[in-house]
Amino acid sequence: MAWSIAEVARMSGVTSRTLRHYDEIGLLPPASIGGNGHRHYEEADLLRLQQILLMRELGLGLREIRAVLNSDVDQVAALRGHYRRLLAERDRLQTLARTVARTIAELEEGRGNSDMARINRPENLFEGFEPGRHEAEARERWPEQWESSRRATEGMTAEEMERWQREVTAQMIRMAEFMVAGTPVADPAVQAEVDAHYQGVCRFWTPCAAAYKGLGQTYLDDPRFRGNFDAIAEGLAGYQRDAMAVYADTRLS
Amino acid sequence: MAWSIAEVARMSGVTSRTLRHYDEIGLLPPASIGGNGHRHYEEADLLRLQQILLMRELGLGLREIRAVLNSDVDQVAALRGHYRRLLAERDRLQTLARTVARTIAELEEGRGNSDMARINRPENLFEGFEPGRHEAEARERWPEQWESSRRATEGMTAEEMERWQREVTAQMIRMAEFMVAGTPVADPAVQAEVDAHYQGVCRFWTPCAAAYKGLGQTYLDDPRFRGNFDAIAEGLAGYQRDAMAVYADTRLS
DNA sequence: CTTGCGCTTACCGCTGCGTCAACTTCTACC
DNA sequence: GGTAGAAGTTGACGCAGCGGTAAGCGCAAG
Repeated sequence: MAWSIAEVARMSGVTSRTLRHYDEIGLLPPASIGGNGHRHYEEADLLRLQQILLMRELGLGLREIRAVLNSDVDQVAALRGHYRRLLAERDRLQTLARTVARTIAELEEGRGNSDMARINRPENLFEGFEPGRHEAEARERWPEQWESSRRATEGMTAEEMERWQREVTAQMIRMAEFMVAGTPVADPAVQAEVDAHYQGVCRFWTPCAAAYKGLGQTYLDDPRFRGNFDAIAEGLAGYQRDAMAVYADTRLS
Repeated sequence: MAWSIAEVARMSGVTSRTLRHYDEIGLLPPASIGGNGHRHYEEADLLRLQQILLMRELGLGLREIRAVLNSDVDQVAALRGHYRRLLAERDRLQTLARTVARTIAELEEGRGNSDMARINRPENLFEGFEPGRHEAEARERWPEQWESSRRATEGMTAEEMERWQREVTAQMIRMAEFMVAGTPVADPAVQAEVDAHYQGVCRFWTPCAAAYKGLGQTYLDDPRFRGNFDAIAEGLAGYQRDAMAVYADTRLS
């Protein structure tokens, strides 16, 4: 069974122009070309096209897609990867939707206390954006930590991940409250908060004193982390680092 | 409180280059520009940026976004629209994920009966793709029908929409079964199916006999509709049109 | 005084197609 | 056999949405 270019276009929903383009760049060459120059596609091509559309859906470039499809990686494993990423993307949209819902609620019932609003507004505003920044970059920069933390989060369901996310955010907000209240970082209450943070980190990795101080410094230096902290309240990254340094000196050495 | 371009970039996750671009095209002019030419953003700009990112997420072009933001439509209503579309998009990804899961299962446990596969395989292969083709084009081509049907679907939740979608697909598959069985379109069973279709259409719009026949013809002529039908089974669009014509002649006049 | 940082404008480049234009080929009907 | 129409072909140009780089300005620190 061979299909013409227009038939494939109708079935798949892409235009014939797109199919020609995919042929042109060697992404989806037709099974055969008739003596009149017409392209003929077979069932295997449809499968390949499905793969292409899938990966395109995930935001991959056509060159990447071609590379993946031409390399003989395990197709099923690749599909599993797609599957996970689709679910992750779905959850991201869920988060985004909630962000929007919150914004709607705020706009509707008139602004309440702008004090509380001031402290975590930016975080709320952009929650759910920035798809996989952390993911892609972190994987490149710290391959092994990434691996181990991936193994740890692997077993998590979407709800668990979400709960964990909220927990982290709540922790950061509590720290911000200490900071704006002027509490010194060595204060026992602050140190208790840092202890909770340390325990949280230990779910993925157990740093020594120096490593934990290094992590704190990373919060300040790495724009991604720092952005998260400063989005809650200005200067929070520095405050957190200082608190972590005290904790490391007094409790981890 | 004024933020520099880099601070806004960190908070929102877009690059400063993008922010400059948005200024350039008049999409997001900064609140003020210092004597040294530096851009300064205020909180209102952050809100606007959130809106922009939201609509960008939904696939709107920057010009459209600018038009919407500059027209003084009810912001809350617009946000509600975003919210609904986000949920719809989320559900689409869910469908896509299921498609992938099915493909994985098929690849794993060897192919089963290719008979059943033949009738709805293409549908399975591409289920969940083609995001808003119907939406964008239909809006342009039949503005008023679009409006009335929009009003009808407005009240639907995401679950209702999905149920409805499945219902329609199931109907098409039943028609396909009649067709491959060789049942004539005038057969009472087929006409009963068409009656169900007509009732369904009436939820949005009540066509007269001629209009209903016209709709059937559209199913054949319009590549978008036809693609959907032929994806279920080859020739289904024509079969459906003929059945609808008989129905219109016998029951609507 | 120069070094560096953060910012500016200006312009070229890239991806993934849409959109003609001009031409061929095949089929159908008179 | 002629001819219209549908469906295919190969260029070529265009467009959005930025990324990237170059070249330059202003200001604080060493």
